[in-house]
Amino acid sequence: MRVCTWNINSVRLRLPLLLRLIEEEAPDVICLQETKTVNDTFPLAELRDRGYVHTVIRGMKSYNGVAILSRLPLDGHEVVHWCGREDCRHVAARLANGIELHNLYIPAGGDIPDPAVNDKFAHKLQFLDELRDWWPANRKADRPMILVGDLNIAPLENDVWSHKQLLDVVSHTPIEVEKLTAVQDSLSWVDAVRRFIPETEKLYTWWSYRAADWDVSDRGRRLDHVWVTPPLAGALRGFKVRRDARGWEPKPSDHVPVLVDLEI
DNA sequence: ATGGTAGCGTAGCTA
Repeated sequence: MRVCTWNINSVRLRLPLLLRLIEEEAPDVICLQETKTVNDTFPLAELRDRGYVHTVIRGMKSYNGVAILSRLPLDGHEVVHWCGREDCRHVAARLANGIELHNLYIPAGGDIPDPAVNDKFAHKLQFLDELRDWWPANRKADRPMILVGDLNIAPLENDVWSHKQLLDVVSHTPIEVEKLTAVQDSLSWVDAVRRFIPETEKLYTWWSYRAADWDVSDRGRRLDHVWVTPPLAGALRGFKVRRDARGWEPKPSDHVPVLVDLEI
């Protein structure tokens, strides 16, 4: 089973790139974030034509939005309203093969890493605390589950281009890393991609639009993640970070697709 | 220390 996660930053604008990804990688399941459209204008027909007939989409106007597009049958879905909001940052689906899949878009958190003066950062920290508490209260680690998405945190030193220079930058501050690690530990989630690439090696999934040349400066961050519960750790067979997609014409997303293969 | 780009939707917010 091949699972893909991608912050597509507008599914309508980048539908051609999504179809290219499908051509080149043929994922069984695609999880998108920042679809940025209400469900009525989600380009479902083009995806159905390519075999993604099992879908769960949660969109809103302009912001956020998540979707699960699957060639494998689904057996129900679930929505959790984090922080008392209905802002389309999470959707879960149970696959007919017994695996539960969670697609998450954690708040970016604004620019100032201080919850006292920045409501967006406070929201991000609360979201993380709620995730940490939700897993052990609602699930057991022996259930086969996959958690993917734009978690908007690069937890490891080599998940960013400069650990020292990003310690004060939202996405890599110690408080965020600590809280994301607590989420991970709350259900013994395994960082699937770091099973393949050692923590000593740089790995990014996002490069800012604001760089003059993202490829040359290479100031990236690993914000997009794939986690699995322990029963699936032994099923991991491979991964891909499609760095080249950051340069896809005419209009690339600032995030690239991350793919993981499991032998089910 | 600052500003740099992008998407939505058509001003200003979010990233």
